Amino acid sequence: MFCVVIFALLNPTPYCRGFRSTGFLMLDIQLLRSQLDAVAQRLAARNFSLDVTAFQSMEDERKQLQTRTQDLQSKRNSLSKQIGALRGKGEDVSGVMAEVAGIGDELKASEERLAALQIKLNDFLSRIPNLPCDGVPVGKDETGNVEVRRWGSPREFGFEVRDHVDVGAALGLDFDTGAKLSGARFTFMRGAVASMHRAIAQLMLDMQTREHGYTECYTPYIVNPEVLYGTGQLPKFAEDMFRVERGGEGSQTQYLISTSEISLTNMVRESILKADELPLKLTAHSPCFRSEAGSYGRDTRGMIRQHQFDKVEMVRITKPEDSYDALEEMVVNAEAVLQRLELPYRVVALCTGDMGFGSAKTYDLEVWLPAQKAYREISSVSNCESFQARRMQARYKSEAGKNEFVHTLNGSGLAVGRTLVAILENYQQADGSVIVPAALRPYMGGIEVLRPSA
RNA sequence: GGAGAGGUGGCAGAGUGGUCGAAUGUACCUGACUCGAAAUCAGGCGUAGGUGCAAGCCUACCGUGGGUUCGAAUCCCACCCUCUCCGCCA
Repeated sequence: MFCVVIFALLNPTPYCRGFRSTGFLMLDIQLLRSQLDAVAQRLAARNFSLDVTAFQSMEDERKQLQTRTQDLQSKRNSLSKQIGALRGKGEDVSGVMAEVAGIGDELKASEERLAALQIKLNDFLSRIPNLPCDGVPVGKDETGNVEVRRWGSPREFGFEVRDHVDVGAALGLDFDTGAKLSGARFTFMRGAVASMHRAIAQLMLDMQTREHGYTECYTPYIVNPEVLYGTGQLPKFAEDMFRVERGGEGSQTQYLISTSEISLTNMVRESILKADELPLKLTAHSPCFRSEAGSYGRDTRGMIRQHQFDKVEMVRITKPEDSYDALEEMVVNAEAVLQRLELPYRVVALCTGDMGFGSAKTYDLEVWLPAQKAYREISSVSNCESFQARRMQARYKSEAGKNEFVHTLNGSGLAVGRTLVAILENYQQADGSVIVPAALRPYMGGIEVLRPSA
């Protein structure tokens, strides 16, 4: 509804500019060629059925076409050189000219067929999700997720618990104005709630930078399509994005970021890093824009699921051998925020069927929402291994002097809007006021309680 | 928005149709000399793909995309980006 995908259809691989070969895929093409059935089997665990026959036939054709094309190119090159040499000596070239002319048509046709096939092959490959890491629980959907640990225990309320919509209404949380300006799933905040929203983001950013060693970043919120290709939003998930165009005509379509994972991770696209530059630990507070296509009717009440929300994001770029340690650390980095805010939560290992497109292993953090009597996602931390790095062409020069793909990880640390929701619900009092968590008070001029204004 | 300059290997910088994947300098690596280092000398040093057991051979890449040509870093067109000046603007 928001972002109908005509883009990918009209223009199969615009984000592939600069990459001519099949070498820039999501999965290692060599792996696919050599262990096709095994790969298909692992992908099946995440509900993706790989069309093995289609791939095989495209590969066979590619191989044959490429060999033939390069053969003809080689022939043309050597004949052309002969022409130059003969001309230099003032000799007759008409014989060679005739010979090379004979190659022309076939070469051109062959090149065109190969180019078309490469586009088709790339498009096919770019829609294949990452392979799940060994040890990820196998499961069809979220019911297959596995709880890893819990922290804190839900508070006992001596009164009827209200949800954040009701609690927030008197504190400046205004869905009507949001809807008036922009439609459903937009929120307008004023006063105490707006202030707390900012305080939450500040606290998170300060913790990630000062306590956990991340470098603070400020990034563009509008990015080019190839950037989204790099992190895996395109080509498959265009309908989840907001597209923007500049005033005036003829401008390239760009996209609003749906998470600053996109802009942070792509910082290293198309580059070869030095080994001693790694790991990179980046963080940013940014708005996120999501069309939420396909989620009609889900979480319609309140600000759980919004078209625009803020998030403090963590990204790490690591050497391959370090990425799984980094993943565990990032989960701890995210947990630290919930602990500081004294919000009960649990850590869940996502099963194969519930993981995101680019992830090899994901942990979700779920915060307790008393009004829903449920744990709800507030952070998601993923190791994408080399999946995004391949798409971005992000490499580093290893100690052995070889260029290898880096590993990329991302995680929310945390989602600001949902944290606000959790605070309003968990810290509410019978009189409609909300206690300000101690950790936020320095960011709110020392205020201890938010009281309904009218 | 207007006018101009420019985008070539890690960096600097040649190259305006024919052995140019690209001179030269510099950085880096290896070796020689040295007790060691510096200096000097010799050699090496881009990325990706195809093919082959391998040595190797082949193909593509000089901002991006297209065109002209037997042949393009070099000529033509479009676009992107950078810099300088003017205008506008938070």
